[in-house]
Amino acid sequence: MNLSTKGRYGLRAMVELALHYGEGPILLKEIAKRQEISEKYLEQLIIPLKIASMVKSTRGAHGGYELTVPPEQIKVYEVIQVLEGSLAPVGCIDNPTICPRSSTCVTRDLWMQMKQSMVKVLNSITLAELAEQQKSRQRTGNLMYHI
Amino acid sequence: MNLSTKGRYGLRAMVELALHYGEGPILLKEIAKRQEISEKYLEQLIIPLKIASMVKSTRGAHGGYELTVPPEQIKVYEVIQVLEGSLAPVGCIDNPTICPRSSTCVTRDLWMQMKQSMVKVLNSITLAELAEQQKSRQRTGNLMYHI
DNA sequence: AGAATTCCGATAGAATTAGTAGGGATTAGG
DNA sequence: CCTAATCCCTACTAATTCTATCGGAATTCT
Repeated sequence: MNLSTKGRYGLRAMVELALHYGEGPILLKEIAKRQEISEKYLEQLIIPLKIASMVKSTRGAHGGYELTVPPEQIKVYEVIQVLEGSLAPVGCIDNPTICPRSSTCVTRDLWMQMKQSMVKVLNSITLAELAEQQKSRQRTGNLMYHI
Repeated sequence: MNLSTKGRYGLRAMVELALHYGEGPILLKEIAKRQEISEKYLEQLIIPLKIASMVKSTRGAHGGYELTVPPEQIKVYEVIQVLEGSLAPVGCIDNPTICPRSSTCVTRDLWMQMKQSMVKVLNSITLAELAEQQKSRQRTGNLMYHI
């Protein structure tokens, strides 16, 4: 039951983009550095986000990436779905025909509930809220440091 | 975010044991057959359940497996935990020291909420309830069949 | 032209998954 | 005591997924 680095790194990159929304394109290099992710790897992770039109890119010098819509309008669930695919813990949730037991399987009901509960959590928060939390923690961190 | 066959098959085997609780040892071969799981594979899956003292075995002829406590007392979460380990979607939930960002990472909070919501679902149901559901479905199935 | 970036395709080592195979140990029943 | 049935134990392995790395092509700004 592990989230892969795609989802984890990808979401962190999106938070970074949310933090700088409205400032024009942000360098992938910068995101990678601030979030301690391999730049080359991040290059790949961002592709599905582009395809899903959640971010747009500017090529060439002074290029970079930015969100296509305000972070208030992006639920974390959407990001995770793009990066990880469905949160269904078993295949028969999204595609019942792969298992002949689907219609009568009692454990399947449970996995469905699990999926729904995860979706609910990730749907309850937006990128903007995550970014806001991070800003607030950075302030606290700096404050603590100075004391 | 996939549950492995360990958790899926193992839980199904436990439901089967719950259905026959009090009838003495049940053959692994029977469980495997009814749940359509390779017997040899199931042999391995049941080991951790034995170690956790959720099932006990009787060796030799007329041997088999049975639950050590009534299915009413076994929450599905306990079974899954034994079979799959923690439901934490990322390692830093159970072991914050593996990532230096743990104390300030905003996404970590989210993964923790995800874990908690999954645990809540699986803690809300016992093996007895699952078994009861299955019995009821089998009845319905048979009924439908005769019409 | 030259530097900075994103974009693209290939490759690859490591880990995990999902089993299979073969035989050893133990027990019930005849 | 013999035999069949059953759980127990240890290896092995093929396939898949994960987690990247590498090299260079295409594009854009100055």
